[in-house]
Amino acid sequence: MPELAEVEFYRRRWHEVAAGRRITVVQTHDHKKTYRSAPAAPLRNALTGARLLDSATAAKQMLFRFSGGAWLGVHLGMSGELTVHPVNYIQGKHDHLVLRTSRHTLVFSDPRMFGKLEFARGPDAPAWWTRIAPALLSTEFTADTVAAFLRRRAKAPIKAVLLMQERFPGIGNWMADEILWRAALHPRRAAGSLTPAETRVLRRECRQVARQALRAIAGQGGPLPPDLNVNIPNTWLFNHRWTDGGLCPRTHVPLIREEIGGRTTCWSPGRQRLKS
DNA sequence: CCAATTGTTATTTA
DNA sequence: ATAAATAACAATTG
Repeated sequence: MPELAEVEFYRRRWHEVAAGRRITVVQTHDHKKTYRSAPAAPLRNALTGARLLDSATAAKQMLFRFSGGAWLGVHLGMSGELTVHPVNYIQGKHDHLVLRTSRHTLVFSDPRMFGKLEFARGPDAPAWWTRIAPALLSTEFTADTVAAFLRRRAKAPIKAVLLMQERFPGIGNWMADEILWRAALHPRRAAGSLTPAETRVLRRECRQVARQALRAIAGQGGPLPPDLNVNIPNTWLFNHRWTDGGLCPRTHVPLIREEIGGRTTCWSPGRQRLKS
């Protein structure tokens, strides 16, 4: 489920109730898959009694900083979620990490276990965090770097290229489709076939979708929305892409769904043509 | 039983 | 050697 804006929504959900608070109890389900890069025991020891000081998101990753130089990384994978419950919450089957404060229970759940937890100690943020590619909304996400990347991936369909985190951090399946739809680019277009003008439009829509999604989904600049997706306008492709018989909100032509680059892809034949 | 799922990575193919 | 395609991971739902 989670892409850049959903990840920010979940981070805020934990942060708003727990920032500045002490973790009194830590519970884990020590599943190898979830804890594949960080054993659960040291994580439990370090977080018990620690205070949540700060948190941040980058791409699809979250980093929570605790007192005592403890860093907790979360990647939600396909089905991960961060939730907040009352103090009497009982750990469920798919709850891999449960953090209790005097007022709330924070839960990381992930039935499919494509997600993972990271843990590090030290004065500085861990290396995996600082290695994440520059954000879509940063000044380093330039037209030139995008154009150079498309040249290197010239033969791959543009849809597959947008999913590459090394250049498009935080973009997932729905964001990629939304961006291509707005840019009026067919998802099967070879990345190397885009004209300079099309490349500039693509970059602009990457930033626009990131900005608008953060505002609509994570409530950036305002209160946290009660749920994901409640504020997404029907003018976006998003609200039509999974409904059978869905229509393009701009051309009112039936949308198409096909597998491209290994993922189900939705586009509007009214707007997005293969040959331009 | 079959197919589907908003992600990533290892392996195979070209 | 590099890039692109494919399989695999696990659980649940329709």
